[in-house]
Amino acid sequence: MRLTRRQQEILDFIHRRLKRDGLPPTRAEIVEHFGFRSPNAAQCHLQALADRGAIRLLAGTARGIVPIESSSAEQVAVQAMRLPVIGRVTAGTPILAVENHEDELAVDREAFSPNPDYALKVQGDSMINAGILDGDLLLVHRPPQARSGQIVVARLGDEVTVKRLRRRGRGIWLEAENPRYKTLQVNAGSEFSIEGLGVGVVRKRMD
Amino acid sequence: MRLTRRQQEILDFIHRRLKRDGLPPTRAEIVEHFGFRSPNAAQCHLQALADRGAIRLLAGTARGIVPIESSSAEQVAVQAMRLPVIGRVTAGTPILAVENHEDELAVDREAFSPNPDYALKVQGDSMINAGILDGDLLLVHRPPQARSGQIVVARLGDEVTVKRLRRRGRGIWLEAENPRYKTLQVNAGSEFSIEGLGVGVVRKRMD
DNA sequence: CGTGGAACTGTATCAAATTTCAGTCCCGGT
DNA sequence: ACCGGGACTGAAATTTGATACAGTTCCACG
Repeated sequence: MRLTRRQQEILDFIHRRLKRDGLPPTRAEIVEHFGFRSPNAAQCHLQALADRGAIRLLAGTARGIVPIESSSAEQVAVQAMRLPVIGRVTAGTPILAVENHEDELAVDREAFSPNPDYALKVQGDSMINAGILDGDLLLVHRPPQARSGQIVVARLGDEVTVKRLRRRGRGIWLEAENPRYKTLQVNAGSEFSIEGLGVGVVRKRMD
Repeated sequence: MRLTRRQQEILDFIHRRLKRDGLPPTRAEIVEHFGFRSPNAAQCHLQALADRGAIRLLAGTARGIVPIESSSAEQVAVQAMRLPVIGRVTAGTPILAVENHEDELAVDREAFSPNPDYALKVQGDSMINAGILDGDLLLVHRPPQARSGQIVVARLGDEVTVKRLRRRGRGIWLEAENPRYKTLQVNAGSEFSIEGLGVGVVRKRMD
């Protein structure tokens, strides 16, 4: 079960406090930070986070909030790594082939979850309603465990595109986030693969 | 000043609990573990450890025991490019005031032009057509030389907002990039200032 | 011998923190 | 139109936890 936006904010806050103070926050501290007026607001969110498996709550324990490590996610020093930026993908080459590297981008991989492995320069406005514009860098996580509804980098024959993945039953669809583009269904037998999962966006210029 | 044998045992116990539970122990838990019969036994040891600089005690705070990293070569790695992340801006405070710092973000400042000075967590969807969504981090350059048509962080009284700046002749307008919001004109005499220029966007999660 | 520090016991008190109950409000889906 | 979930308000009960004060025991040291 996914977290709501608000729940994610609460979880982020818990992580920040843990990093800053070395202690999980109390309900009252959550209340203060978010401007709630009742400790129960915090309590409900924590309960929801616990129900969804994002944290463990120790009953009757002051500050008994223990975030659950989602995957490997060991926290070392924050490494700002240089990710390869992939622009045009030459037909017939693996996406990470050297000839596709166009640039490099220094980002904090740990700031994203799951951690990105490369950045893909998005061409076209087919994902405009997801807030992904032409020229944006989509940060991509490679091991492609993608669920329905997530934004993925997909390969169809020689074409590499960014789309929203939809699974229903046995079928797979690739949805654009722009009414001017049509959803395309992936038929079995077509040369199709999911190359990665979108985990973040970096836009280097505004206009 | 060196620690006594007993004090070292207490310190070790604190470390083990932190690793095992993710939380520092309470006085009562120390008492239980060592078989004391009075919470004051634990309290005295903690006070001694604090006096010797081995831990920091947060007064009046449940589990407020924070071991002090003696030296540990961890933090050496990065630096250089951590921008403060500003979330909710408390009314009446300068935007970069410490109480507004919510997090930090490691980015390559040089990748943006002009270089960003901080990141502002965008609230609301008023800039959705500019590809800036709720929760996005807007990278902001402080010296606010903004031309018409650029995206700026503006302050109107106590409110801090992200809008597109329009100058025409002597007039100044702040345009939302969302038809559901209306453009607002800045009248001379209103408490208005441009706090910075948007130079980039970082989105840390997709949904 | 006596003094002082370390290591406790025992008792209290009060603030910090958890937890529960009873609601309201809004929104999206059936 | 109704329902349920998410996101809260408000009040209150109860437990947890920190901390202060007054002692005791033991041992090392001058």
